[in-house]
Amino acid sequence: MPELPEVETVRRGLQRLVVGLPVRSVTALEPGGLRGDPSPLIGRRIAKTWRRGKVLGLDFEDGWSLVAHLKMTGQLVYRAGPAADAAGSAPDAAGPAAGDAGPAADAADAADAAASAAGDAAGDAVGDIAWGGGHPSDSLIGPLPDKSTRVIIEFGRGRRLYFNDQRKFGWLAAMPTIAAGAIPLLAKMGPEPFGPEAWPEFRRRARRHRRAPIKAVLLDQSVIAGIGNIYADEALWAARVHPQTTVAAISDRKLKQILSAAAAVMELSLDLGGSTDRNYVDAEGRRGAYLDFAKVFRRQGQPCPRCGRPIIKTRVAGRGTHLCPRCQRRQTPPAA
DNA sequence: CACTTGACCTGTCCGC
DNA sequence: TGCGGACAGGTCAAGT
Repeated sequence: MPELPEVETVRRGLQRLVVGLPVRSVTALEPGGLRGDPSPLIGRRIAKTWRRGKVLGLDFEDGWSLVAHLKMTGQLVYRAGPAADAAGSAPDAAGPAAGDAGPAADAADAADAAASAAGDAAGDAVGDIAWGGGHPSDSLIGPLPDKSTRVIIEFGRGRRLYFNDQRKFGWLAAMPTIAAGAIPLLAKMGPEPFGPEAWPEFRRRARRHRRAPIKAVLLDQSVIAGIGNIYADEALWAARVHPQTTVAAISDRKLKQILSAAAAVMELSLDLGGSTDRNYVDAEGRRGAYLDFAKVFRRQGQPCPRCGRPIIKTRVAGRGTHLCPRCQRRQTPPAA
């Protein structure tokens, strides 16, 4: 479930790996995964990457862009290996031929992935690179394309970027760069949660929803950018606020605390690599540091790290919600 | 307009 | 062991 830290981690990886590369082809394996006409991207180089909330963008030369939303199960995986399209390539290991998209011999196994994730993306020599970010699943490390693969972007000499999305909620969209800002989600997007300048705008936007539960407001991208279910629960636990509390019942002081907590937990997650990437590959080849930072998310039944009372799972704003029933009361306790 | 609910989709897990 | 169903959750559309 890529949220802001995961998407930022993906962006940083792409910044390192694909900026400067000219696109040779863009192939949608099934309709729906790719919006817009990708043909203007062909032959153009990726000039820069950006992120706004959970939305990711690749800006190409001459004012073209590829915008991406990974939603819950999307991932972007970059592979550079013995090029199937490089004439007379060395004898390859003929891995399991998964898929129909030609001779895909760039399947790296988990060990290779971990070893080369450190990255040796040097100049002309295309070494083996296997990097992936987004939803943690075996598709990050297994042979590609696989059944979750929806779009393949080729850069030539065996370098490919795969857009995988098990549940098909995510999307890529090719468009003029100036059109990206007009995407409704981006046009309405609230402030990024980091830095002191986020607070006044967050307050203004949050206060418009007087009767809504604070959790629903945190999840609203037009109020504050980048927060999803995980970080909403974590921030409210850190600030000791019950997710069901209406905005009107929350003081400015507390509201500011919630924003700070959200920013802090997302920064922590970012430091841990966005809870995906090579962390996923590391520990026993699965689930590495994923969610290790979480104090309440998916920890129902476990003791609250602050008071020891078991974390409970309930439903707020139509979402699975985790909280400590002692630390997070519906009403502010009568002064401490 | 504020607020809530269902739909989208597929893999996984639970109970029978 | 198989099977139905609930659940996962970001965003949008449609509901009250």
